[in-house]
Amino acid sequence: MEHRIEKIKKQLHSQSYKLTPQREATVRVLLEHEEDHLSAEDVYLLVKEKAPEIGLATVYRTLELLSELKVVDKINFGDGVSRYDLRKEGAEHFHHHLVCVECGSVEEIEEDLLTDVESQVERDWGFQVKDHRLTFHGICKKCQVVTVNS
Amino acid sequence: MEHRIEKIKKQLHSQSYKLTPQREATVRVLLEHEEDHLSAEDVYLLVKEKAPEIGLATVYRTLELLSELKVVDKINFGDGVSRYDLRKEGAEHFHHHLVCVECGSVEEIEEDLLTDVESQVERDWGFQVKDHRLTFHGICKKCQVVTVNS
DNA sequence: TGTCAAATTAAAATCATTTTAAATTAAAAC
DNA sequence: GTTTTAATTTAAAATGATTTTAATTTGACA
Repeated sequence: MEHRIEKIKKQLHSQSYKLTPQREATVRVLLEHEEDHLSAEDVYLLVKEKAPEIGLATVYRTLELLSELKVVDKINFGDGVSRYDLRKEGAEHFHHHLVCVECGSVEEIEEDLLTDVESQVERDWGFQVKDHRLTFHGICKKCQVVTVNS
Repeated sequence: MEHRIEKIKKQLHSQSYKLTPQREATVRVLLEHEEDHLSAEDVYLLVKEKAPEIGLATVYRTLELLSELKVVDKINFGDGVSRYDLRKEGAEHFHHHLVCVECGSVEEIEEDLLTDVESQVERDWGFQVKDHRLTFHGICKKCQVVTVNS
């Protein structure tokens, strides 16, 4: 954990940004909830527990900044709020998501999966791929069971 | 064009919705701008040209309805507005997008590309895929040339 | 220590979208 | 064909997420 914070601190410094206490508290919340897909409001409420004086606007600005630095990825599952997802250590590409239309759960896929598709796009469309967003909508394992039983 | 409107009319009727003049005007705008990725506001302004009395809320409701009927797909490129994209005739799956980070252009990919990946997800994650959203971010053909020349 | 730029706060503003209540429409029932 | 009824639309207000503003604070550095 500490070493990841150090790393982010260096990334900030390299662009002459500082790791202020508010930013650090925000990053810590993100690290502690790496599996979740928190909205800015979610992050704000959690940060408030350790740093009650923080303002919502600061959280927004911090998340925006981390997003520019590619520390987090801003994603949108179509429910009207942006969610902020910490990029995994050493991850080259953004990970994928499985969104269950029954229960709303969100599962992550670390595996790349798109290597072949990306080559194909570069080859056939002449488009130089830098990043991707892939989300599957469907029924998760748990809900499939429920549906069978009910 | 007329035949596609007829088809949508039938789809509406099958769920006991009507194709009101406002809805028809909205659908016509979507058909006439099939290549674009219009926001609700964009659609509203265009519909207003042929039906000046229409209200923005009606456009929103119509787009929402068409979205439920899978006539259009609601997409989000992360710029804070939803965009509405007419599903191609006979298209089984949602098409993909290539968003250029240089010029902001959006290209569409009709080809499925994800057949293999979807089988893999169903097999390895036990997730029953219903739909997908795939967007590549990168540099389009045109901007690659510009970059080389400048 | 004083200065300056960056960062934060709290409040207000903005922007997309949704909801409300009243008015309109149009199909179905009589 | 008029009445009833439910669906739809309108315009305005409300909501909710996000951004901006202006004033204040912080902290590095001259």
